[in-house]
Amino acid sequence: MKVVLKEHTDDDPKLAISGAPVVFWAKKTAKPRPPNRVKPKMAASPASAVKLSASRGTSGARRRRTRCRKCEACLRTECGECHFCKDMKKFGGPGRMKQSCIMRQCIAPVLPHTAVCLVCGEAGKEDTVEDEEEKFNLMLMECSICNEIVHPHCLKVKDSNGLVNDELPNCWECPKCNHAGKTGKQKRGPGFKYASNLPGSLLKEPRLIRDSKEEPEPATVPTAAAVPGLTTTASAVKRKVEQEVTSKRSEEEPPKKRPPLLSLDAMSRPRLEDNPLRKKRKLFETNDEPMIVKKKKKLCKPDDPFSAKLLRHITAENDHDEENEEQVDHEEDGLSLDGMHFKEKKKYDGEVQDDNLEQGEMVKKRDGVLEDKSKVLLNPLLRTCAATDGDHLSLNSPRAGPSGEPGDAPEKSPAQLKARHQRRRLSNKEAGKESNQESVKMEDAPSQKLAIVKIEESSPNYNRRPLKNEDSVVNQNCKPIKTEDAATKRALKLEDGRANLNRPQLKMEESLTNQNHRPVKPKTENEADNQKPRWPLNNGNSDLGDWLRHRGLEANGTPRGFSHSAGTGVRRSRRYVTDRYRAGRRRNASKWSAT
DNA sequence: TACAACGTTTAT
DNA sequence: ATAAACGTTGTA
Ligand SMILES: [Zn+2]
Ligand SMILES: [Zn+2]
Ligand SMILES: [Zn+2]
Ligand SMILES: [Zn+2]
Repeated sequence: MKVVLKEHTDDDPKLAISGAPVVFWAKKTAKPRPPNRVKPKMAASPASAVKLSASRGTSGARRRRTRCRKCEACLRTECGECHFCKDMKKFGGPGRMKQSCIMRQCIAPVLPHTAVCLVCGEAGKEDTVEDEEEKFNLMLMECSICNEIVHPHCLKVKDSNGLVNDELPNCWECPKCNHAGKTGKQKRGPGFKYASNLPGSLLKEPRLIRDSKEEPEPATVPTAAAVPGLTTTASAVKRKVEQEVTSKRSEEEPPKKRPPLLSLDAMSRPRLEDNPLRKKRKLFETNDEPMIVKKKKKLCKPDDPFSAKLLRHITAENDHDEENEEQVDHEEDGLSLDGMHFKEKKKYDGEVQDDNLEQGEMVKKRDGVLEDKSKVLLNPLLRTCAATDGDHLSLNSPRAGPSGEPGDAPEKSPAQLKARHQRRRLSNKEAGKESNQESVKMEDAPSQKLAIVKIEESSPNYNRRPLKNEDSVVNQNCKPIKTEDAATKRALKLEDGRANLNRPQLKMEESLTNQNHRPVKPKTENEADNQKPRWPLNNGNSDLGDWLRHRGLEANGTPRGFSHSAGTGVRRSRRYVTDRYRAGRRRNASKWSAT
């Protein structure tokens, strides 16, 4: 009703059949209210400059990710009820927030079609080959730390190991950064802020469905965070958490990772997408009658089990977390970083670019700390997952650039761009189809992921133009540099970076970091155990299905909630499954700075 | 060009 | 810390 009224606020009463308006808007006629935020107009120059530098600062151009269009969330329609939907003009809102529906937060955001390799300037070419390994080497991988997007095989040092992040398609810690020990930046990783399945989600806890009367789960959760039902709890809960955290903190220290958590894998992935997530405040209105109905039917079954399971896991985890923490480092497989797989690159010889890549070695020498890891890394091909803890592995990643960085580059000719597009990624429609197929197939056989591979498109690979570095990163502050320089620069950056760590950056970076970052996730461990390959290699877009699958619960879209918490992430993460996702960038940040 | 929406920036 | 706002990017 509200919407209707709003829509007709400006109707001319004279046009009414009766000749007279029946309803009146409370005295104020609709007025477009002034922007809440006043804009400093003058700022243009300084502000902008700052922004630019900040955002892109170090690494290359950051690219924001976009929705995969294949996951459950992407396939859903807007709920019209969440906070963001309500903001949309189509639902009668002002349209100021410009965020996607909470129920539609993509769980596997992909690199934009326009993304290209920093080294060769070409897009991902995984579609041109069959072999997994090859696919991996030809697909674009975005480093969660330095944000660079490259073809693994375009890296100079071929032998180095990158750490593949299972949580996000085409995301890894490049060899350079991996070896370096992530010193530097740790920014927010890629991924969407509100995607419940991702670590840094800003979503608050999920509202459990308590509709049915029983509501099995809520009660049980001891951990404060989880308990949702009431909004009020928050403070209390929070406190609790913190305490724990602190206590924990003392113990831990170096990084280590956490023990294997639960295995989500098995979870039959309940797909309940319906899970309404809700934020504390109100992503959704308080009432959800409608949803409830739905849920009941479908969810009933799954739900209970699911929830219960989840809870159990959580609990369990808590328990061991504490104890296990220390051990973690070496895990059976060797790595234990959550969500990450080490991938070894084979050696190639090309020596294309510059330098970026070789640092790994140097780094090793340098960081003593890393040793453990490095050893592990050395093992060739371990794809196991690693459990990362927040510390290191957490993903941070590249940020996409939101608003700010313009400076980039000159663009490519439109034609080129276009070409690129065509060749790469499927259109939505196609994607949709694909997804369906995949989903069907995949359902059961996890192992096959590869086989399934999706449709291949003909990929004419063309080369895209060697772009310049759009990145610009380079450009901006610096002066005009050429690619080469850029490369060099980058390399330097890295090195220095490590030393310094943060670059001179601006505050922004850090701040940013906090917000979104996500630590890698947890679950993987079990999975790792169970399976093996996961999707290390081909994560490309196409394999979303697998990817999702392997992610377990979250994948389906069920958004999980997180309490967000903040700060302390890491520790917290150990405790709750959900939490772990969000490890803290913050922590890292502080760490970094300290260093 | 229009529209969706990401990720940072501001305001509270 | 959390939520609102917004510039800019990505897609069609
Ligand atoms: Zn919605
Ligand atoms: Zn998606
Ligand atoms: Zn390349
Ligand atoms: Zn990197």
